[in-house]
Amino acid sequence: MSSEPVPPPPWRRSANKSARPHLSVATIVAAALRVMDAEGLDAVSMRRVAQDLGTGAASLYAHVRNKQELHELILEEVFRGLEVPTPDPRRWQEQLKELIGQTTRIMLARPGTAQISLQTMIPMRPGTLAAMDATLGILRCAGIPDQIADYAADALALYGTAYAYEASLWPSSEAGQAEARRRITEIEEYLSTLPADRFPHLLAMMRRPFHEENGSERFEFALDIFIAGLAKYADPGLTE
Amino acid sequence: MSSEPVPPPPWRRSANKSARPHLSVATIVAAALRVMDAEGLDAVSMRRVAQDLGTGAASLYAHVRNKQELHELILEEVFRGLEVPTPDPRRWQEQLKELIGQTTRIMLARPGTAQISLQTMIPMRPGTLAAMDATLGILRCAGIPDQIADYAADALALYGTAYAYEASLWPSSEAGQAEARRRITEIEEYLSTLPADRFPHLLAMMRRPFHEENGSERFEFALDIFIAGLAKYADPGLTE
DNA sequence: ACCTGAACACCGTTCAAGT
DNA sequence: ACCTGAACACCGTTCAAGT
Repeated sequence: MSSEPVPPPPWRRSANKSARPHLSVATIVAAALRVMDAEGLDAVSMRRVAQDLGTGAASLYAHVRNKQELHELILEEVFRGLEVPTPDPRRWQEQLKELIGQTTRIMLARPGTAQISLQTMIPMRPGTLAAMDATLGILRCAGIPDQIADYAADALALYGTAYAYEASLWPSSEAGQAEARRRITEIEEYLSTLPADRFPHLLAMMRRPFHEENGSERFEFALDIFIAGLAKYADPGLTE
Repeated sequence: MSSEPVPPPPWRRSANKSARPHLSVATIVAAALRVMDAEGLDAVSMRRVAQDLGTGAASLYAHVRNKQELHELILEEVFRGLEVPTPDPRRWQEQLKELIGQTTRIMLARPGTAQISLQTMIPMRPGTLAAMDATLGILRCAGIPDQIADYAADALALYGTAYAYEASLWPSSEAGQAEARRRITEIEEYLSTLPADRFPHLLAMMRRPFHEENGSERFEFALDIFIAGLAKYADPGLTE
């Protein structure tokens, strides 16, 4: 009457193996993306991802340095879909707008990636480097001096990322959106309570329909303004 | 031979009371700011702040709804120091630059506040509302139409905040900075390993001294470009 | 080389109980 | 009304032990 646990028969063992493939960076990133898409970036913890793979958190550390690296690998995976144009100096403004717009759309489509991008001080992987290289390419091709191109590419990437991050904070659930609208009403009531000269301009703005514009109007406007300001550094000989 | 614990004598009790004043929103926020300045925003947890006040985390919930609200109260406290100008239409560009610069400097001086600001989707407290109202004031005073002023104020605040956030990621410890430099060298080596046509523009940029500019040059440049692009919406009759 | 369970030192928030 | 300890359901990361 031994009380030792019965070991599983060998065919069970191999069945398990084929049902859940070996851990690898690829399977881990895939699981992390699944978790992020379903439950948001906050849920992409080492423990939660490991759970999705039927193992413990410690097992992931053989393939990934830490959580920050796992998040960066998600960003890289998402940016693989980026399509970069061949620079045409006469169309630099449209190309720039389209490229920054595309990176922003990619991040908006996967809420969570904008936050990773913002947290990743130094981009170190091909996907994100490709986006930066392409932006620089368009600017330099238009004859914009390197120093200016460098600063402009940095500012454009930062603004696009911050815009996507802010947009991705907007709750996706019906309940969350109702709560957000409630908070906006709350502050409108608060503003109209105050003496009229406390925040006169916010008050004046409130009389226009609040937050009613088309989703990307804000973003496009800011981009247009910045590109207009940038245009004076382009070389008219190249851009006609 | 009783084993009951001896109660503290009454004068000890009152000595304790004066040494650690009653909890209040003000004392909690002050403690939170102390923790943030000393150990960064990540350390500003309910438990850590409560510990600093000699109590348990649960006690804070009588004064503060949750951690997010505590963070917002830190932001509010920090923005109390903001000085807003009286708009002068002929100096709107300088005033705008100075105001956005000031908000950004405030956030840079207290690493952690930029992250809170970015996470606080809807600003709901006097300090942050004052900054937005002042920005709108300068723009409207220059004759910029309300819709444009709204978008521009939004973009300027977002860029300033994102810039401060990115800057605040830069490690403050000597060891952290060395590590960051090591990572930059790593990616430079990686780039020069690749075929020259993979990231040609990043490679070209690398030959210029990397990250060597004055701290706020990038920021000022982006602001100037945006304001230049904005200028065409100002009313020349007002701004001369 | 790869994987594991257990442990360590943390989280935010709730709740019944006390004053 | 305010405060408390304990509990619940989580974290990231390390490490000795297994295969």
